[in-house]
Amino acid sequence: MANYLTERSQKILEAIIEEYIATAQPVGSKALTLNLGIKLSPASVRNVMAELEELGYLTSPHTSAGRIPTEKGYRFYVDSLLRISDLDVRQKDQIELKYRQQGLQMADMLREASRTLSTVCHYTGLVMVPRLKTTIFRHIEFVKLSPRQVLAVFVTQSGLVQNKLIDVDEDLHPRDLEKITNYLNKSMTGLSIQEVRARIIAEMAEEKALFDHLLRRAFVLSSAALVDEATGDVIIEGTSHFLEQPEFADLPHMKRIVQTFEQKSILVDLLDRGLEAKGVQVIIGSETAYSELADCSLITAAYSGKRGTLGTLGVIGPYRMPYSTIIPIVDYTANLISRLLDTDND
Amino acid sequence: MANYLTERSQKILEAIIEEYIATAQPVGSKALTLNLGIKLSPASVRNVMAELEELGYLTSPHTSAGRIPTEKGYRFYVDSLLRISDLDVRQKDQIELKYRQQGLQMADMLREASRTLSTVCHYTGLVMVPRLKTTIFRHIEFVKLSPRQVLAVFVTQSGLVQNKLIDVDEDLHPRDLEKITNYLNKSMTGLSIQEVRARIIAEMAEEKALFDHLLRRAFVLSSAALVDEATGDVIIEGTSHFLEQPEFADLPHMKRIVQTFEQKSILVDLLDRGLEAKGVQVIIGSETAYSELADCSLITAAYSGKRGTLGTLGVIGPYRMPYSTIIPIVDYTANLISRLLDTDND
DNA sequence: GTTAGCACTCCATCGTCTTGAGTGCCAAAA
DNA sequence: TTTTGGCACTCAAGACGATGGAGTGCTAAC
Repeated sequence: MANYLTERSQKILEAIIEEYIATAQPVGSKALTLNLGIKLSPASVRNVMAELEELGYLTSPHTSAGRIPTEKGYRFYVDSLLRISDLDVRQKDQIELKYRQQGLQMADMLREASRTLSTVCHYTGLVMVPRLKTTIFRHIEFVKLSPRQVLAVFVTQSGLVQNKLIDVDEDLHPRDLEKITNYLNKSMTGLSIQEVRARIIAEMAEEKALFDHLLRRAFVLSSAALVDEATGDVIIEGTSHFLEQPEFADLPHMKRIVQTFEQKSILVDLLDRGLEAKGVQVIIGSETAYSELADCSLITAAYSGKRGTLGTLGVIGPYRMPYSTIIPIVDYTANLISRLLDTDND
Repeated sequence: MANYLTERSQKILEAIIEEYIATAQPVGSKALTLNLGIKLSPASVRNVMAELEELGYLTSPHTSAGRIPTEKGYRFYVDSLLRISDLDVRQKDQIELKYRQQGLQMADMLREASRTLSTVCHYTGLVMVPRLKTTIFRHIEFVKLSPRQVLAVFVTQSGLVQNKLIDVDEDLHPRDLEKITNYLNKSMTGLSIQEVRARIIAEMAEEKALFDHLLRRAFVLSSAALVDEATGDVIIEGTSHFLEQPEFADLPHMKRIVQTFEQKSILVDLLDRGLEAKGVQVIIGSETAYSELADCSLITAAYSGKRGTLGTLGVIGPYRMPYSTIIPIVDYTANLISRLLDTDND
């Protein structure tokens, strides 16, 4: 037996996968020859199916059922068989419409992206919020909340607002805080956070000699404010779509998945993987390396601002998923968000 | 037949409800006399049960099953029978522990509250974020994002950060923005938002005469920044607990509920109802007035800061719920949050 | 290499039967 | 008058078995 697939085998594999994606039912040889474009007898198809099963692309739940794709089958399908169609204009409009409203700031936009992905794809939408370190410094502000607590409010170039509570060990005068604020805003605006951090460290070293107490505190404060939280944040929308999937009908299973979402950390990890990749990434089942998501697939794409990649967004669903329609949607959304972040706020 | 309940009837009703809450199974007359503290024969109990059914406190799924409480039954139970025990020390500790960490700002604290409610109660936790209008002005900042866009960042007394994108029709110079910022911070700090708004309107009227262009813009900007979004925000944690409830085993039903959560608006409405109320509120089933939540109960309590009620928090679950343990937890959490908001940040 | 035919497998479905928990009612007991 | 034991009745749930049908693998013919 050949260990590569003839064109005919590929055609049949493709037909099976697409039929299974559409119906969630095991596909039999007869159905293939009748409704789908296979011009062979059921017997011949059966031979090919047996071969595909041997090679690990298909499996059958029991002897008298049809075949269903394995993970390997999906992977081959996504890598080799899938023809990604362009998004039709209507869908583009549907997506773009959501961002038309005025006065959408970045956080709202990302949430909207997640929601739109979810409703358009009928799966769960995911958007990773940009990490602090990938953003550009625009403005910082220190607000004194109590004698020992200062709230740092930090605005990035793209209008994302992050804030952080800082415990201080001396009672700073509001006037001093103002001075610090002014100094930082004057000298740091437009730099990336990494540059800002580097600069702070450099100037602090220098500062040792000069010993300007106030300036010193400015640096301490701002470096505290700009510490990157290790854990990124994910915006999840449309968890309820999972409840539509027949493969997750049993509650304990379902529950494990929803809990995984609530924890977020696993999703952060998975989305992080798409950060360096170009274009759309597909992670199928066990490729996630998390048993909780063994029968889920993620489709992700990175979005970027003026200065490179900011984060990733995508969709998660069962691994029986209409990849050919979802992939372009995710791709288009990522590009759209990138475009919006680029033209806005300059 | 009496239309009030004898003490014996009440005892039996109570026993049935508590048994049903514990097991989710219809309760029969035999079980009551055997395991629970009813010292009567099954036959007598049956008489009472028939009576309770006639009065609308109980119902039976079919003739040969036991009885289950109706909504009216639960309502009577909550109003008249329930003895709310104090929270035991261990649980208090378990809750309080979560807030021990340093540097928790308000938003984090509210999220933590929702999460803790969820894990301690094994239901879904809800926390309503304070409305802008109930908070006290501490600091405002305008950051120019583009020639026509200004980001207003607004910090409340308790350290909650809200931000809003404002479209402006003239290109403001950063120096002007700074002046505006300074002016507002000097004159408005410590006032409630309502006072701030009143003051702005008053000064704007006066301003017409004086016509200081800059000041005028300050007022326009800040009133735009302080417009209260009509829709409050709710922090929902632990949706997955819903999947544990046997009464929501069928997926379409479950899905409707989860979708209701995702929409949030209904939850906002329900939580709003608890704003003026003192102490813990229980909303059972159809009392929610939303058919989607016809078999859910909410237990809510208001939390407050230095100057009155800020918002509400609570728990939502099936209406078969151990009210006697949940109510004190919600109560305690609301008080705890109030205390933390009060002593912090002064 | 392809196809028709055929025996075989096994799940899903349906009706039947049984079981048992629980009820309502009545008459006897307290 | 209230309580209780007894008894016939009801009905869901589970077990069992038969049936049907979709699908397979294999073999022999085309």
